[in-house]
Amino acid sequence: MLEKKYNHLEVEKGKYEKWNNSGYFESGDLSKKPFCIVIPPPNVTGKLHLGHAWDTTLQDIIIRYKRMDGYDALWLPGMDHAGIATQARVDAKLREQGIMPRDMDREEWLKCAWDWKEEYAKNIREQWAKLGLSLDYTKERFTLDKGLSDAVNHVFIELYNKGLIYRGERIINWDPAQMTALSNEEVIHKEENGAFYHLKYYIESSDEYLEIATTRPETMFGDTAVAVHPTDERYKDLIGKNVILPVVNKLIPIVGDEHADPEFGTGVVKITPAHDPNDFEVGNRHNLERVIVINPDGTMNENTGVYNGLDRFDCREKLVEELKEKDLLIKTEEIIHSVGHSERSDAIVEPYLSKQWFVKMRPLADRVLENQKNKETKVNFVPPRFEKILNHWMEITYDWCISRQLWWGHRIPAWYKDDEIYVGDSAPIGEGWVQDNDVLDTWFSSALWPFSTLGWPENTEILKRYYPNDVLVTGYDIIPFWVCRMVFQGLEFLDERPFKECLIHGLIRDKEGRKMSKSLGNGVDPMDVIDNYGTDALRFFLATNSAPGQDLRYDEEKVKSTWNFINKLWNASRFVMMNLEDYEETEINLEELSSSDKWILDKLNKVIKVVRRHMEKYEFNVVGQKLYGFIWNDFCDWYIELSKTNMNDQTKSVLLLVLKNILKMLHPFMPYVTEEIYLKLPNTIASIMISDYPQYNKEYEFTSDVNNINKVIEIITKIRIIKNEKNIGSNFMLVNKLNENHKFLINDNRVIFEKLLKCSLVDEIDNEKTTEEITFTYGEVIIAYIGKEVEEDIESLKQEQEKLMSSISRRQKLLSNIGYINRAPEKIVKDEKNKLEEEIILLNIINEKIANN
RNA sequence: GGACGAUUAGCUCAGUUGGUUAGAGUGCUACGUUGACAUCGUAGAGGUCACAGGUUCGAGUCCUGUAUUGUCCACCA
Repeated sequence: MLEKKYNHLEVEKGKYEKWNNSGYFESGDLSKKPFCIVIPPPNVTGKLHLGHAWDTTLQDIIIRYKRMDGYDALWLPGMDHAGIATQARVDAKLREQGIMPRDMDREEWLKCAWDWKEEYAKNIREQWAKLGLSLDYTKERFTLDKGLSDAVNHVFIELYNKGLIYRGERIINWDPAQMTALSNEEVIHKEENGAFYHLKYYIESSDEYLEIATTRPETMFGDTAVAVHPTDERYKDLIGKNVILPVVNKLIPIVGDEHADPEFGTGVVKITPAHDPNDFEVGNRHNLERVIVINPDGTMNENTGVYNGLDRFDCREKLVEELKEKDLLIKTEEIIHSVGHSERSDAIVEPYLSKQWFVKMRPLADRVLENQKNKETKVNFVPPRFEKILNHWMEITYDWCISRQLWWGHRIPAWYKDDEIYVGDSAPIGEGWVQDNDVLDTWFSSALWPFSTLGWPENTEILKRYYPNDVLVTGYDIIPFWVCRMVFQGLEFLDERPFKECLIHGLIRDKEGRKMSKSLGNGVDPMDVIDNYGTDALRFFLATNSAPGQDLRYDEEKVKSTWNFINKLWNASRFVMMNLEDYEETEINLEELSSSDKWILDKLNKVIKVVRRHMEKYEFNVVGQKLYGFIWNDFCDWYIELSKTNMNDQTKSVLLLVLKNILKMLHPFMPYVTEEIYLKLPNTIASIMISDYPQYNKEYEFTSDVNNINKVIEIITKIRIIKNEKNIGSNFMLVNKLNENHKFLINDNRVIFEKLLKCSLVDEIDNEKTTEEITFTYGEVIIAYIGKEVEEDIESLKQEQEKLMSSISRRQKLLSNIGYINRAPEKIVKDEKNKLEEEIILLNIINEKIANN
């Protein structure tokens, strides 16, 4: 027997270990159809947050559903080394211990990083366990493990040989705090206050000057030209002349270039090829020198004269002072502009000329765009609109900077000797070859995740079996970083999409709708929620409180109400179990079932059908709503109450059957409590998680019984309304005045009426008691109050009459509309006609009553 | 500047391929300790579905525009 109250702490104890030790999480049953999801590998930098809890809950729901439904379901776990993020955390920890990380030997540092990884990996596994995730740990992978590193090398070498990876000097985004290159996706633009400094660039041997505005005056030391638009009437005669670079007093040419927009500012722009991507292009077109003026750590270098060694922002301040003094500053204009920050260190990113490795994206992206045109082979997004994001990124794509000046990651498989470059698994034969010091962008390895985890580049059995994956689940914020890249690498190396479907969810927000972030301090730790309300409540909340692709507000009140729902389920189960003491399960015999037994079986059957349909479409919010309604309203409020009036072995069997089916359908959402209850029921197998998912059963269609019980419910409800309105408690009697062919509704269900309404059924009433009639299309029921005078309520009759009349006229109007009759579906019209007829009957009865009064 | 969302009950959100009387949770009101559950039960109040047009026999749902709001991208010398 169950405790009186649901206790999530007790219920969740020990179950995960049992499942895992029993091998229920393991895949590989070749007799079944394969189904595969790979987990988006969390970073080994810290704790899982609510977003992870949401993401993984969705996956666990899918995988548990598929497993129960007869698939060989593989959910492959793993983690990401998270290059910059982890290195920053490890460095910070070392600094706290007074160790300067960059003074360490690389190998020594890596040892510390691996220790860190082990510690955090352990934490993450514990959190996965608390979340109840049915991951196949026998196949767990890490992005830096041997197999995945081989895959990374293989891809790098092959893309290099195809000419799709190259090394070159380009303007990249430089993070001066972490001192590494970044890809464009790792730069976050923020609106900030800044200034436009309008400077005088005097024209050579002239008193005239060009007015040039800049937000970054300190880059002036790297100016090697100024540009005007070639057709700009104001300036075109100046092209070919020189200007004097302020402060430096160096001559630089005026060039004509389309990059200069005559409409913007003064139409003259300074050109700093080493510190601006557009200027870099201009420099290429005009063969300009590239002068670097900033050091990797963000200080000014030897090309900046007295400013050498000064931080770039201090330099800006002091330089502006100097310009002012020399009357070279025309004005300072306050503006708000967007400034790039490093996603990880939040340092202001410096566009920087540097030699890096790049992936040539155009051919790879074109292949994605081409493939998305083919319905049979494309990645199908759920909801479909997210495909546009993939397409958009593949259209605007630029070459991907993949080298990072870090230690934590896959070291680039390139070797240098003088001017020679060799790319391969190991150093070429001969003396003097030095391996590239840099590592690859973290996303370079995660891009291979759907197949590298399955053993690729070896053609393993599991690769053949589980690739492409069936569905990938992730948030929309990570489509550009990850989804795009998995798709093009999958197509490039396996000639096939990495996954058939891509289920996209939104972001978790706090109660006020703000993003959860460390800086706001509004993050909620899922482990705290679990301690307070249980994993099952958290999971059900996460899975059912938003539509696919929409954001989700975390609301503790809703988790609490989910807890209440579980408690309701718990108590309903308790009721069922109480009645199953000394009971031997008997087979359900359709002949012996009561109408209410048939009613609930029919309802259950319909719920199974609709739940399956929405599970297939990942519409878990709908599934949740349907199950909630069925359990609370149909099962608890009605069927359990009805069953109390007729508790025979058949009814007990039905209670048990319905409960088991409910538990099974809830299990993917609430693994723990469903297991707890299930195992206490008679005739069960070792675990609900390996039981069969409910199926629609044609035998359980009982249309006429459903109609009859629906009418019983209608009568009872209407009487309850009167009871409440008149506040008559249970002090009344009931007389069955239904039409002859409907009298059985009450006569056959005497006990139901007496118990649910707490009244007594009588054949006739004596005159002294006040009576009230309640009218249905199929007759009426008389309530007889005991010892209480109730005035005949003509008013409410009139109200009812009015309502009916307006409804009838609306329907009549509708049904006289030829267009409606001709074009609306037959069933809709028929239903409308039936309702009209019923209302007319009812109206006639009421009219008569009013007339008689 | 471009793209994509959102706008439905006091609050948080659902609403399947258009079907005519729009749902849930929570909050609020009244009544109720009945042997599963007061973390409950029975009932109630509460919405011209942001606005304006259009398509249609019929629009919360489809189209166009507007407003408010959010996210992403681009620009930002």
